Formats: sequence, C-alpha cells, structure tokens
Amino acid sequence: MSDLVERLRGQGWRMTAQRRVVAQVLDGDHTHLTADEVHARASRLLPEISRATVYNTLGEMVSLGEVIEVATDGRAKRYDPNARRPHQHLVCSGCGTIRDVHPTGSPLGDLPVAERFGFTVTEADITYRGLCPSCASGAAGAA
Amino acid sequence: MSDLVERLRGQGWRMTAQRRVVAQVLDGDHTHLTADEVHARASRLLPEISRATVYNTLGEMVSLGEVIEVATDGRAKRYDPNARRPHQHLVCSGCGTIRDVHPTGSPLGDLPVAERFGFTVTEADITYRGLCPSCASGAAGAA
DNA sequence: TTCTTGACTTGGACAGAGTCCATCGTAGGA
DNA sequence: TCCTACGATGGACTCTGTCCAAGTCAAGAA
Ligand SMILES: [Mn+2]
Ligand SMILES: [Mn+2]
Ligand SMILES: [Zn+2]
Ligand SMILES: [Zn+2]
Repeated sequence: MSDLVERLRGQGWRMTAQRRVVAQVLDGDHTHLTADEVHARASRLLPEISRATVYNTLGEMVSLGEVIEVATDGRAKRYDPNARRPHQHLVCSGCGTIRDVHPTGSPLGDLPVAERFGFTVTEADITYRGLCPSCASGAAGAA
Repeated sequence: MSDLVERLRGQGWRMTAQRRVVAQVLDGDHTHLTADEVHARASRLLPEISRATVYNTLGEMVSLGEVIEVATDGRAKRYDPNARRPHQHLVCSGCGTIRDVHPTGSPLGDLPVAERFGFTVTEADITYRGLCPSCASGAAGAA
C-alpha cells in the first residue's frame, strides 16, 4: 500500500496533493473506512480537500484494483486497502466492528453446477455476522 | 406466505387494508423487490397507500422474521418473502437479476475457530456474482 | 526556467433511499 | 355504537453519493 502512489503514477496519473493524502489515509491494510471517514482524516492533513475529490479518488483506486469496495450493511460503502490478499469479512452485529477473515476452501466450491442456472459465476462475497467478545459479554457496544 | 396475514394477526396486529396489500404484493416466494417497487405494486391495488407505510410494514415483517432484507449492491435494499428456507443469492453483474441458490454444506463451516477472533458467529450471507446466460452471450443486459 | 494545456479539484446543486413526526383515521374491543 | 390506542399519511429532513461549470495546477515542451 505504501507504494500505491508509485503504482498510480505508473498508470500515467498526475500526482496531486489530494491523491497522495487519500492514499496516506488508507495506508495500513486493516481499515474499512467510509468515504466520509476518509474525507475527515484527509482533511486533517489537507484541510481544503473536497468531498467530491475523495469520492473520485476512491473510485479511481477501486477501478485500478488497488482498493476494494465493501458493503456489509445498507449504509455507506467502506473502502478496503487490503486488495492483495483475497478475504471475507466478519461483522459484529452489536458495534459494527469489521474484521478480515480467511475461510478455508474456495468460496465458489460450495455452489453446485445445478444451482448455477447457467450463470458464469466468478466471485463470492461472504459476510459473517455475530457478536464480538465485548458485545457478547453484555457491554453495550457503540455503533 | 399466503397466511402471513394470519400470522400477523396472531401477533396481535390490526389488520389494515395497507398491510394486507403489502403482504399480497410480496406473495410468491421468488421475488426480491425494493421498497419502492413494493410501493408501486401496492399502489395499483390501493392507490393512496403511502411510502412511509410500505417502509413501516416491510420493517415490521422483517422484525417478525417473515421477510428478509437483502442488500446485494450498494443500492436499495430488497425484500425477500422466502424466509422459511435458508438460502443465498446469485446476482448477475450485467443485468442485476437475482436468483435464490442453496450451497452445499453449512455456510459457517468454512470459518475456522482461529479466524473467528472470539466472535460468536451466527450467520453468513453469501452473494455469488457472475453473468447470467443472456448477459454472458453478448446481449446488452439492462440494469 | 517559463509556458501551455488538459487533467484535476472544488463547492454547490441535485438525486436516490430511507427516516421522522405531527396530525388524522380507523380497527376492533367495551 | 362509541372510544381510543394503534396505524396511516405526506411532507420535511438526513444520509450517501453523483454531477457539473468554473477555476487550478502538474508536468511535458521549448
Ligand atoms: Mn477487508
Ligand atoms: Mn432470496
Ligand atoms: Zn461488537
Ligand atoms: Zn444478466
């Protein structure tokens, strides 16, 4: 992720302060921030960055395959910089915490041909749900 | 599904024309309508039903476990009356068609304890993605 | 180094999905 | 039949995301 900036430049992209800052906010492989959270953090580094630019930049990173869009609830999409290693998500129904998980086996393996209705099935997104340890132990659990 | 009305009454609910009509629209186990689609169809049967009532009624049915909320894209949630038989969804990336599918094995079985981080994991929602036969064969495929 | 230009950014308007609320209507029991 | 608490209504409001016209600037050319 730290060299995302380089890879972007390799695609012929102008390297602007805004793009650098968005990349910097996403750095670290284990975040799942909403666009507005990215905007809030980016604004601390570059106060006048606009919401539109954050949306644009995130969308570009997604197109490039450098970032993954995750929609675990019906709310805002989350942006996941851990695009190198395929994984699924485990979400706490109490507090919303999201963790990367790596199920065994191929996710598509469990779908028999008879259940594919002629589709060319290429991927499976799995959201596991449950309660995290602190939510399970009666702690209120903020969203 | 046809006796949803009865089960609702069993819960002590007033049976109003609006609730009857929403139940009627959802009847038939293989639909995945958005709230606004439900509203459009309900309006044909009861012209002055309001959007708020459709949202309220759908939400109540979900709380009761009679209907399932499905969020396969970042768009509107879909309401699935097939709540009796557990299943997953197969979505066409071209045209958005949704089909119920029944993978083999327990969905939770593939998540090792070591990957659960102490969570009490209770369910897994799987969205399989791919192209339906007509989208795969070059047909444009409207959304 | 300076010039040039098209890619990028900006803020605000707009749109889609959903929630909230004050008020009105009515299902169903007394 | 009458009462009233539960439910319906519609419009305002929130949240998330997209679009656009105008202004800015990164980076190659000279
Ligand atoms: Mn992730
Ligand atoms: Mn279904
Ligand atoms: Zn939790
Ligand atoms: Zn299709």
